[in-house]
Amino acid sequence: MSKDIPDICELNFIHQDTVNIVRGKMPPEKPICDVAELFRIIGDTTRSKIICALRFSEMCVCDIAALLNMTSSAISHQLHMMKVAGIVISRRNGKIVYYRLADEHIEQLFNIAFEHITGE
Amino acid sequence: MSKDIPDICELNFIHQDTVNIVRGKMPPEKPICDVAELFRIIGDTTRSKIICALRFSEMCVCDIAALLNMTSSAISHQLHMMKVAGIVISRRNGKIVYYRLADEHIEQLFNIAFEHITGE
DNA sequence: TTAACGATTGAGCAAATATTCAAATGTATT
DNA sequence: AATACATTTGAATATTTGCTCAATCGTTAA
Repeated sequence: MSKDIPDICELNFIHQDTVNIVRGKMPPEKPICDVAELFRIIGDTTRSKIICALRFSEMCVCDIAALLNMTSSAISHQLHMMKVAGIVISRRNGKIVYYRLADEHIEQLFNIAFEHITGE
Repeated sequence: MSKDIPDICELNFIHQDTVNIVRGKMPPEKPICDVAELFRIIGDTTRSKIICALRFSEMCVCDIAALLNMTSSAISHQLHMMKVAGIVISRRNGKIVYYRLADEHIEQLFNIAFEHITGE
């Protein structure tokens, strides 16, 4: 019989008690992953620019494309991703689709982030 | 003589005035990219878990590795990235390096993000 | 000095991602 | 019906990225 292969988590425990306490307080896996996904989506230069623009006015796809000097296709891809993630919502008026921020949480996140990078 | 190749930004203007107004209000490129970079870094499952853990206690590399069932190398890589970004800070005590969150902005970001995904 | 060990670092690989390109929708106008 | 046009969609590509592995660094204790 071979010896049991040790779990990776048993190899190097320095503060077993701290690990156990924190493990007990940690949120479940799912909400942490959802939060990470939210940050991942707004954590892109193009999408951050789109969000910054939508803070001032709802805009249609080609206006955002013109503002950022990019193709409508690229913008549409990013807007779709943000819509699925619940970051933006859209309304159609004829041929034109207008996008705006879904709720005030997104603005709050950017306000805090700007504070962070400017050092308060 | 061939005709001028039109700029991409001149192709499809629907609301020229809106674009101009928003362009005038938009923050400069640099801070937007910095904010996007901050979100990009916390927008990863592993790094979000690390941050969630550090909300409850400062921890050393191998304790975080044990908590998340990952290698110390992987955790150290992520901590380095977060340290450069000003998200965590560290102190050394002998062989052990303890990490903690750099400031309260990071916690605020996560609080708001959790609100967002739970719908208030 | 040597050994032990927590932490760091760099190279390399597999997986994820943003944009481009081409084609297809959906709506309004002629 | 047919055209025009804003938008969407899917596939393909180039780039980015997270982890592993191995080697090294920094500190402590024998």
